[in-house]
Order: sequence, then structure tokens, then C-alpha cells
Amino acid sequence: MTIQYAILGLLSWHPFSGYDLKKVFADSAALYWSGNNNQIYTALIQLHKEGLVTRDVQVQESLPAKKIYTITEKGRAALKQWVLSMPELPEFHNTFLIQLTWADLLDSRELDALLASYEDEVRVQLLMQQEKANRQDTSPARTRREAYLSEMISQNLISIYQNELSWIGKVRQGLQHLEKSG
Amino acid sequence: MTIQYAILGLLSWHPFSGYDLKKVFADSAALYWSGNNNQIYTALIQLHKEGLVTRDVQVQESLPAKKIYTITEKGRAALKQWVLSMPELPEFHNTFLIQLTWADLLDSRELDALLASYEDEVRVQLLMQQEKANRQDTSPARTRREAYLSEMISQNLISIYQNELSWIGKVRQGLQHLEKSG
DNA sequence: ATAAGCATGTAAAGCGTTACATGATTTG
DNA sequence: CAAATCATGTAACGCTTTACATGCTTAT
Repeated sequence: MTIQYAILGLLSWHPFSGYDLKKVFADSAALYWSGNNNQIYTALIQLHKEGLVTRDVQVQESLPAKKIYTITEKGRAALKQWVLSMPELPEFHNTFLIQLTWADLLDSRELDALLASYEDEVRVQLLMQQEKANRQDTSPARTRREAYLSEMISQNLISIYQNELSWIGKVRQGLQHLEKSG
Repeated sequence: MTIQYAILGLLSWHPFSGYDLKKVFADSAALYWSGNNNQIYTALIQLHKEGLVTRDVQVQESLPAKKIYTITEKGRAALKQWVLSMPELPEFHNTFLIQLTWADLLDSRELDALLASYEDEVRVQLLMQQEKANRQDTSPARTRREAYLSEMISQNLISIYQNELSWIGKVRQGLQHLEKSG
């Protein structure tokens, strides 16, 4: 449950309510969790129990009380320790590659249609990611280095999608060549 | 639970026991499940219940009975239908990017060490993948097209790791430049 | 002797998503 | 009038991993 550290990180920028955290998760691709109620609210309760955040309840008229969470010094220390910890390996789950493994069951028209629809999906994803990168994101970027890292992080996903598109192009071209010659 | 289709695909090559399927999952990166007992054996029972595979029990002396599963015509039809179905989007889960998001907490030596250890991990992964691609893999490749697809599938993961390495290189270089100029 | 390989299965726990539950206010 | 926004929380379900359970044989 690394999501706790992601939440701790967001709280290191400024205090958040659970509801606002949900929105951050919803439109971030790097923060790959769905950001559903169950995850966010239980994680916040857990962080509070561990003393890594404090909770400030703002009672509102005609709306449920808003609970604002603020990171503690202990929380900042835990965050830094986690950031320093050994990186995990990235996980690439691509069900399409598994489909392709048995795509020899298809005729050439079906196969090319399959590749084309995957290409479309990836292209949409790339455009969304590029658009998001153009809009200023939620991060503060007080230092030049922080701004640079933020830029490189969104570049990472973009380059993965571009790599994927160029791979698809190669595959489709190769298949057409096989068709003609074979 | 797409793992059922992956198993069905493997069985379309030739019959397998659960134990042998486990080994296939264990050394395949594209088949991204761990391939633990629970998944494999319950999936096989489920596939059998649905009539997509038949089971042949080979009693052995002084070893547990080996159960060999063979795909049925119904199973082949289900597999083809799945291969034709709309591709899912790939999922990239990279916890390291989340670490980097708050890496401005680190001094430049700590940050470069973090990047260096991630680079090492990715490089090892790439080498393993390249080595695996050189060894003949478990797939049969009866047609030229099947061989080509198989080649491109292992190329996909390799290109992702290469893309990742070139990204890390760019990040580290950019940070060194910031150090000198800033 | 100890570990690894052969071979199957179940149980428990963790993590994640969807759906349920409530209820006022604002926007289309 | 319906849908979205604000705001929190719980319940149920499903997938995945780890651990438990058994037990013989072969290699180090």
C-alpha cells in the first residue's frame, strides 16, 4: 500500500481534504491508483493513527464536515525516508501483448484491425498526456530542480506512449511486408 | 481474470500440466502474473468446468498423479473470440516516478544515487530480457507470421526498457547541468 | 543432511474496485 | 427536472500473493 506515501507526499505540498485528494488521483496517470473512497479515506485514517498527519475538522452548514489533513514533522521524516528507499522495478501490464501472442489465429485483415484499434487507443492516451503536460500541473515547483523533475516525470509517460506507437508502426509495416512477399 | 485466456492460449500450442504452466508463467515477463498455485490450479478447474479443456489423469508411482489439460474445440473458439476482442489499455505502474515527485527533499548526491540505483535495476532487467530473447522461447512458431509476431513481442519489452534507460540518462545529465549552472 | 525438483491442492491475508448510503446545493 | 458538485464513510466482491499442507526422489 504505497498509496499512503503518495498521499503523504501530496500533503507535504499543502493540507488537503480527502475529497480534494481524490481529485488529484483521478487526473494523475503517474499516481496510478483509482483514488476511490475506500482507499483514500482509510489511508487517511491510518496515517492519522500513526501520527504522520493531523486532522482539522471544519464544520459547515448544510454540508458534511470537511476534514483537512496536515502533515506532521514525523510525517515529513517518514516521507523522506521512503523517497530515499530502494526503488521498485516498474511493472508493465500489457494485455494486448498476450492477445498478440495468439494473433496468428486471425487472418491478415482481422490482425491489422486489431493493431489499428490498439494504435488508436494508445494515440488517444498520448494526446491526453501531452495536453496534461501543457496545462500547469498541481505541483508547486518552488525550486528550479523541482520544476525540472516535474517536467521529466511527465516526459517519462509521454516517451513510453511514443515508444509504443513507433513499435506498433514497425509491427504493422513488417506484417504488410510479409503479406506482399509471403 | 484474463489469466484464463493466457492459459487457454498456452494449451492451444500443446497440452500442459498445471505444474508445467507454472514454469511458463514464472519465466515470462509478458505473462505478468506470478503464476502461483492458487491462480493456476483454480483457473484450470474453472476452465474444465466450462468445457474449454479436457483433463487426463496420469497416475505415477511414488509421485502425485499428473493432470494433463488439453484444449477443446469450444476452448479454441473462446480463445479466438478473446483475441479478436477490443484491446485493453496497457498499465504502467512505476513507483519510482512517485518517489521522484518528492525527490526535491534530497540533496544532489542522494538524488543521483537514487537515479543510479534505478538505472542499475532497469539495466539488469533489460539484459535479462535480451538474453531471454536470444534463447529460443517456448512458442512453437509454425508460420513465418507467428515467428515475426513472437519476435516483435519480445522486442516490445526490450524497447520499453531501452526507452527507460535513455530517459534516465537524460534526467541525470540535466540534473548535472543544473548543478553546474545553478 | 539439505536443498531442489516433482506434483497437487487449500487457506488466509492483502490490496483494489465497485457499489451502497446519505443529503444539501448548484448548474444545465 | 436531472445531473453534477460537495463531502464522508462502509460493505461486498474479486483478484493476487504468501503461506500452509503433503510426500517422494534426486542432486549437492
